[in-house]
Amino acid sequence: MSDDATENAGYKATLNLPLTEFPMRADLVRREPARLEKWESEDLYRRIVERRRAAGGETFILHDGPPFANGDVHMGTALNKVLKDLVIKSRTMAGFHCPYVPGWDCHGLPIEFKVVKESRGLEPAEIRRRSEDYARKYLDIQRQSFRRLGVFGDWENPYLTLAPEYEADIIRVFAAFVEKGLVYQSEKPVLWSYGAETALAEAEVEYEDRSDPAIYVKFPVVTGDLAGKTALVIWTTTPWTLPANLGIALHPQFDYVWGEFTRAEDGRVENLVIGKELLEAFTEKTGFAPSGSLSAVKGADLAGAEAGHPFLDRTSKVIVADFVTAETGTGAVHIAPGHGADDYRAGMENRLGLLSPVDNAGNLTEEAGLPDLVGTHVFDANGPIIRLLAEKGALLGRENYRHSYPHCWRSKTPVIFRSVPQFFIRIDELRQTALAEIDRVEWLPHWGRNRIYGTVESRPDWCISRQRTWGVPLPVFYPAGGGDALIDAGLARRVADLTETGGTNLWFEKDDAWWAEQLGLPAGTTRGHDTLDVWIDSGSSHVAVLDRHPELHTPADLYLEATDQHRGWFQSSLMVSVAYRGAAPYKAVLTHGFVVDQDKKKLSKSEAEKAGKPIDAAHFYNKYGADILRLWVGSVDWQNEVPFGEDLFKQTAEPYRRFRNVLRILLANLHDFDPGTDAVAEADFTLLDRWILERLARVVTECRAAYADYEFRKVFNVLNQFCAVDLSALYIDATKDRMYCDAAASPRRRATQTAMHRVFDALARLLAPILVYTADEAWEYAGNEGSVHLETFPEADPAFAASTAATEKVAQLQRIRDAAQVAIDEAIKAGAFRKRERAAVVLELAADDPGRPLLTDARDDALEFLMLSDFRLVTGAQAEPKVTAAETTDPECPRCRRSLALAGELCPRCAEVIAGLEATAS
RNA sequence: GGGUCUGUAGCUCAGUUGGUUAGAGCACACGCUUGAUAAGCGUGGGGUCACAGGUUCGAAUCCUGUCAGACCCA
Repeated sequence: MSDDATENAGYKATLNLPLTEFPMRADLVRREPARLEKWESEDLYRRIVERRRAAGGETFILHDGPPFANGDVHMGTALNKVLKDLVIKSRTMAGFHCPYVPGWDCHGLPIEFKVVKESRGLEPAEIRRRSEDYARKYLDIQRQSFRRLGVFGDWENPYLTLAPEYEADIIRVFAAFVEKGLVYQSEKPVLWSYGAETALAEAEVEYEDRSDPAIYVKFPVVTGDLAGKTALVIWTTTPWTLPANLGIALHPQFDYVWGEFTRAEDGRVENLVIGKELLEAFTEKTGFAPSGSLSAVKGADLAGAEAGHPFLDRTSKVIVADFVTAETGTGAVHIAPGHGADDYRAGMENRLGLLSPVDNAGNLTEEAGLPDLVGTHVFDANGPIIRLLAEKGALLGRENYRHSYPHCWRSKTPVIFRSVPQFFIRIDELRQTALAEIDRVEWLPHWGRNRIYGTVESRPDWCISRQRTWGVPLPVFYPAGGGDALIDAGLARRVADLTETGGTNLWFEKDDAWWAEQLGLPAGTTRGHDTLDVWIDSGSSHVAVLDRHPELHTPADLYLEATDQHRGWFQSSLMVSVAYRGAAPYKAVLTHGFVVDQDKKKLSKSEAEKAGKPIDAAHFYNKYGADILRLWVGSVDWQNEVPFGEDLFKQTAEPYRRFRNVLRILLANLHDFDPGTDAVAEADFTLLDRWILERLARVVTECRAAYADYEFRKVFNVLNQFCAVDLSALYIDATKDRMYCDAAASPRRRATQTAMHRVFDALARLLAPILVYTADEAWEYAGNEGSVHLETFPEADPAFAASTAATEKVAQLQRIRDAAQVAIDEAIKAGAFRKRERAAVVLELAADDPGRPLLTDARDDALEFLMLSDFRLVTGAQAEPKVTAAETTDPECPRCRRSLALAGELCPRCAEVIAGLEATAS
């Protein structure tokens, strides 16, 4: 080592260099679990809640929508749960008392489906036992993931829809429906999954493309003015529903034409009725072109006639209906009241009767009137039925038709409309109140209001019965010897009371005689075999959870789920609540988009796995850490679809490092600072300190407002900008000299430490809801007692919040600094010297340049900020500063490395510092 | 087909009630820094603000239409 180096190393020991144990490398994957364990052993969640309650904080209830206890936590679930946690934590730090009881939706087809697939032919009680085991296993797995993600809540006492008291409340909700006359039994078409052998709710259906035969079928008119003269033509994509055909619908206002048609290719001649607007399309598809003069007729004029069924010995009534369109087909619509909602309504209005010759498995029954096809699956029956039509001369044309078609979300099989006796809730009785309540709720984003309003406005009666085992029994009974179901609120309540202690397994394990005896029903009474739609389960949570739990209340302050819940939980909860208490169960509803692929394509689990793209939350928190995942959630625009991919995810690691490093350098610069004894008075702050405190006040105000509006992304942007631009690039950089080289207790250094201490404190608190682990870690290293999560958000310091004086001055200095930078860079590029601290510049400023006074009145401060050796001010004519740079002739102070006139070996400041040190040492 | 939403740099996003030359970060290139160092700082290239009209002295911003994508409904 040279003498110089030794000497410099000697001076280095006299500097106040940053010092901290807070590690630069986060090592989150290893450190987070340890901190989590500490929180849990301290029962941190309970302590936070207790503290807020003791402080009299206003209660804010975010009611957890129960995820399905099935499968691992994937990024979509994680997004939802972390968003909820961001709300809870930020509300808590804003002073609210926010108890959070998480829950799970445990019943339902997806679980039963998996259990039944594993082993066939199980007794109902056994299916239920295995389903419960399955649900409990997965809710445990999910619970571990949610905790690992840093989500705080009452994880020891979550609500489960399979808990006996929850089940009892579901049945009581049903009893309330009955009491209000809302429940009825009826046979009408429902969405039926033959794969899962159950009725389905709208929300349990997904649309897939499918190809079906579309056929044109002739129905000869047999009564009325046109009897024997012509035939109606219908178009259908479901030939298998023809055995259930009982009518043909025309639009009353449409014009129809009838007359002779000839097909050129085989010379076949038919006399047909076709909707006028659809004539061309009909000719194109079937080859039949008008070959004589056509007569016109209105749809309404044909009503009341009858047409012969093409292959069964009965007639089909011609009716009119407004839902007939001129878009596809022939303007004449085949009506099978048992196989469609419109068909059913039209059938009821016109007394057509109802046929539904299909069994649970989707096979045709004897009722179809086709002995050869009994037991044939409906989609396999299409071919034979088309052949039959051809044989009978009723088939006029056929094509393959691609369309999007509903499929069962579990078995993935196509859904059919089929009529079976089911139980329903009369929505018309609830609709007006529900719609009025929708407008009393705050919807975020606001367009959510229209989504749910439209759904509620148009939804048909709610089919609440399912032919399944894993669910809450629909508590109705049938008298001995058959007859109508006994739907009775009192009976249902007694079932609920028995369930409260024994669970609904009783329903499946005890026999009819036991139940009849328990309920005082006549011997021979049997119980129903349906279960309730699971949407009743989760839709009752405001009763079973919010009403029951003393810490919670109805209506909840917020429900927060993905946008698909407009037709799911938001709606089922609303309808149940309107029926039960005449009001909405929530004051506000926030919806977020789905997690989608990087190129905004739907992200399905199976496809992602195929492409080798992990979407399990565990993959990410085990590889990058929960705080990175949370920061990603915080940086995302939840209002729309949320694009996700590992690359996008990695991008958030960079801002994370910045936050961590800023916290670290602040800690390191504060290592010898005790706010109790070292903090300076307001008057001692330098311009730069005032500036950063003005900036901080704005940041605090903006972040508090953004948190209150759930705009986490804005919090992220504001804090990231603050750390990158204001702190890292400017404040921390420009104050290095005073921090490292001034005497430790100099007023200037202490002033900056005072400011840095405030910045650190505010930053850690503002980051805490997002970076739960990192903020708490930094908080601990700062020597604070207790977790940062027990604290509240900082308040904007009124002394700086209203002021912009320092901000305006620093903006002037920045403008000059930027101009100097460019000139210095050019000089360095030209080889004049190597580092900017060696630069001596000439600043040519206009006479009235607002930056001038700052340079002249506080020359040393300006030098410090500009990080130059020297500047000379000259007056120029142009508005923009003009700068020329050259190397200074001054020597470099061996201690502080500034270039300036030395007083002996050191610069005057350093000389004084050293003298001071020697004085205290001796 | 109807409804809602989205479209700013290669990527992720800011852009306040319309108002100078549209801003950050990442990535890239080139420098500085060994006293924030598996860090930090600077400079630079890169945008017809999806497209086309319109309102206005002035439009990324307001209006209309087109295109593309997403979701819901049919």
